[in-house]
Amino acid sequence: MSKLVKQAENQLKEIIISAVNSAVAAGELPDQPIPPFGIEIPAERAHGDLSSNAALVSARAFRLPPRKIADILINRISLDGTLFESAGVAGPGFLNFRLSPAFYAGVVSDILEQGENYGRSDFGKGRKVMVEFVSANPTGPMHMGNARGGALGDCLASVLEAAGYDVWREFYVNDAGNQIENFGISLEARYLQLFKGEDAVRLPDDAYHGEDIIEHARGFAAIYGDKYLNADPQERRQALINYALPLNIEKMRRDLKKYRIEYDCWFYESALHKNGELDETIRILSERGLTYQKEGALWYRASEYGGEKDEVLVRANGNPTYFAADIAYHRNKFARGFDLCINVWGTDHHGHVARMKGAMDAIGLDGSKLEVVLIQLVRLMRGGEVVRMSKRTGKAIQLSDLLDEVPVDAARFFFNQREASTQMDFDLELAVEESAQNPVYYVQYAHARICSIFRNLETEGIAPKNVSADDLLVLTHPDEKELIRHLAGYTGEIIEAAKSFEPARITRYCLELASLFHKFYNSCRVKCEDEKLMAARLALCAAARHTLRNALALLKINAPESM
RNA sequence: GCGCUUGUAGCUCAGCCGGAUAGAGCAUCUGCCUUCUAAGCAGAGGGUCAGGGGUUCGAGUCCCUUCAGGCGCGCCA
Repeated sequence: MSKLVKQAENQLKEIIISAVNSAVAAGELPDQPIPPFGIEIPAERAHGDLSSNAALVSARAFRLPPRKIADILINRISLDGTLFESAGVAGPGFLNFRLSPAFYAGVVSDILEQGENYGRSDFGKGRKVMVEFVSANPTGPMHMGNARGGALGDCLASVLEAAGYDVWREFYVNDAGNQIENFGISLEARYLQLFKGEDAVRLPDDAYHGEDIIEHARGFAAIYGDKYLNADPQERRQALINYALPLNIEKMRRDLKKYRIEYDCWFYESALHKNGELDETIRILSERGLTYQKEGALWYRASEYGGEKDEVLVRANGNPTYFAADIAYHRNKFARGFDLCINVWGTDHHGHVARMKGAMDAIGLDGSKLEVVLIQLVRLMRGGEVVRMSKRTGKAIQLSDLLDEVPVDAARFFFNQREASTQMDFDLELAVEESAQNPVYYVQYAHARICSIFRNLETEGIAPKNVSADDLLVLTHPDEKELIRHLAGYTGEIIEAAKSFEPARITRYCLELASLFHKFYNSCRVKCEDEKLMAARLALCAAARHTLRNALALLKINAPESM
């Protein structure tokens, strides 16, 4: 990691504290402990590289105007042997510091040394984290919400890995319960329609109406013919489900793989029904006195554990609810030893969050180990118009439709550009556009440009040299320094993204990095007369390329060598 | 109705624990290619941070309230 960043911050704290001590000893400040103060990167670069509000926060304790305190401290500050070259007072009393050339040189050689590991840290200390995402209903094709959840969940998982967590990706397959029965009923109706005609068999109101159900019925009929026409309905529906469900799940696997998502585990809800964990979970709740019978159903006192109201666990017809199965599922997750379970859910599930956490507490586990990232809806746009339906099928746009039209790089980038909490528009035209307006290309272009520099110099027989930190002290141009400062912050950015579950920070980081590289490229020629400068700039290019590649790798987006 | 969530430039969005003159990108306008990729760079204009109150040295940020959008409130998942 760019340890130099942390090191610089720690140094700064010590510098300020010893200045305070020195001022107190000299009688310039009252003998009071200084309140906790902050070190931050000023929004305005002109204010310096790092700044501190130490004088502002201590105004009350010292009973002096902040500006006065700052003036006293600045005279007591010693920067000898530190990563800083200058300090000053500005505004209401900020202490502003400038980093020394040694810092910049150190960052670049640090990155070169770490190469593809640059950005990784042990922040997570190897703690086990599960990210459960997409978990689309297997009764039909995946939609735009799954596309966004997939890109976000997968990138979040990558971010957590880079931040030092032991990450597990999981897909929860709801292959049991009501909607599977419904799936069977829908398939059955379509199957019977094939033989009796569409008008002869009524499709139940809550049946799935999609084209895919008809296709499944046809496929089934192609194999079994009319064998199930007069069969026992129960048996017939089961046969249809047994045929169609695996096909749907296989399609999800294929589509997700095309989307560059692969899971450590596809967890089947049906397993919980079969192996008794579901019954056991219900029994635990009952033993804790948290259930009661009402109107033939078994209820759980969810309102005592974070829920808005009590919930049914087992219906009057004897079938357990989705909620009951989900409690059992999460109990199973916790039993597997995860320190943290993150679920990526659609915002329509938000009512489920509090009661799910509460349910963990209710069965004697720790609900705070469950975190839910809620993602808002996606609106597809084409030419400023909202796209509701697929042109081909006339139904809601599917993930596979999207991937037919939009490159995976673009889809993954776009979905990770916005925080989960914002309702986003996905501009189909922009996503496929190969132009400056398209942020994906902007970022990839920066990478290709760097590669091009190396290619060109290579044809002229100039290869990158091994440079020492001292050789890099010539990197003093403002655009070089800005680029390096941003490179230095990469590890911290990943940690922030991991802490707040916001992988969108990484796309923003990439855009900023690309922008700073392009600026550098325009103002500082790499290929130049001064050989030492050229070597240093090549090293900086290499560092920028490593960082950009690593960041794009988190997003699973290609870093092309040429464009 | 109750609960959750969002509201920042024409559009899409950043803004971390409350800090300096509120930032990007797109769009609009003006410049920059006989030298490493112009899919680029430089510059300009554009704001009642939804409205109103409060907390304090200081509020886009915290609290209250109004308005507007989204979602939830099933023996659905």
